[in-house]
Amino acid sequence: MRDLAGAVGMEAASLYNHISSKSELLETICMTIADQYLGTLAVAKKEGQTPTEKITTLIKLHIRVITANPHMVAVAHDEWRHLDQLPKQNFINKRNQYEMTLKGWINEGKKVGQLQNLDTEIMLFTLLSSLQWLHHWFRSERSIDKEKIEYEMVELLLGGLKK
Amino acid sequence: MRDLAGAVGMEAASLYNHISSKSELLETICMTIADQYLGTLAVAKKEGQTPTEKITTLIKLHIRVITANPHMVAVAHDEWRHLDQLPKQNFINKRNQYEMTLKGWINEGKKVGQLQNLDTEIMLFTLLSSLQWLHHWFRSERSIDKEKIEYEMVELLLGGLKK
DNA sequence: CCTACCGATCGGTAGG
DNA sequence: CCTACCGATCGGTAGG
Repeated sequence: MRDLAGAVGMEAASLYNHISSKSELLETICMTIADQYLGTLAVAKKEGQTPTEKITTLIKLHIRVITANPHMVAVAHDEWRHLDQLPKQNFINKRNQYEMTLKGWINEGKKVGQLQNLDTEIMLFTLLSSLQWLHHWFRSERSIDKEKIEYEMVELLLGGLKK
Repeated sequence: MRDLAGAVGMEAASLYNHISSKSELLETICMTIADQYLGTLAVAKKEGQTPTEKITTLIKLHIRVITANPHMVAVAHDEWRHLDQLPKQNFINKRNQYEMTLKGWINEGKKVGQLQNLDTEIMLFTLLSSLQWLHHWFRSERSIDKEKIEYEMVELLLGGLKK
């Protein structure tokens, strides 16, 4: 809290005129990000027709959440474990909802023969994990073409490293 | 340190008859893991002929490091930022060496037409990032076929989600 | 928004 | 390996 206060040019004690606790700050950040991710789920479901289309849209929107708020995403990703019991359970529930929905799409894709017939959980976690370097990358203000990243990540995740 | 002491059934003060400091503990863990990863680089270089073969071997060995020491890998991954200045620089240097070598193999693979012609850094970080869910997964003692995971991850990373 | 301050906790030491 | 304890730091409050 002393660091945060210093960064905005006041004493730690003065912060408490603006927020009620340190945990409230963390909660706000984590829930904001969780809700943004859940929002992308609804859009991808609405816009995509086939499983592959839905997953493609979701990847692009997921990347957009990260590039739009790399610092908040980094905090949510690294610190959600320190949430108080109730908000932590809340966060985990939202994450589960996200994962379960995506898992359903992957299973659909396998069934209709669009996706490889591999273990669904391996596919799910590999996909989600592979996006996690982006928030580190974007925190350090790079001049990167965001559309290029979206395009190439989809290419890579759907098509693989191999030509 | 009180928690660690409790876990091994002694008082915090007594720990200091076995180790010299908390930071020393972290340093040992991070350096052990960093060196294991560097070791896989040497093996993959020796055994693989083409870029694709080297990368395939590296992925399998990388997974083996994680499944063999999921707890240490998790600590190294989550806490290396809290290393003291010198060991931290040391750790970063080893990581850079790993990344630079792998980057070279990816560029080779693109040149000989084995790999997709996408941005090398995107390929590098996506590949490495995609392996990072495994240490969370393996910390909770699952009965998973490790060879199946190695096989399917290679399939997925080289070939993509799409059939 | 600041000064002054509190109780809890942390890594670690002294001395046995 | 334990008891007793220290100085630093942390989240936060009282009172203005």
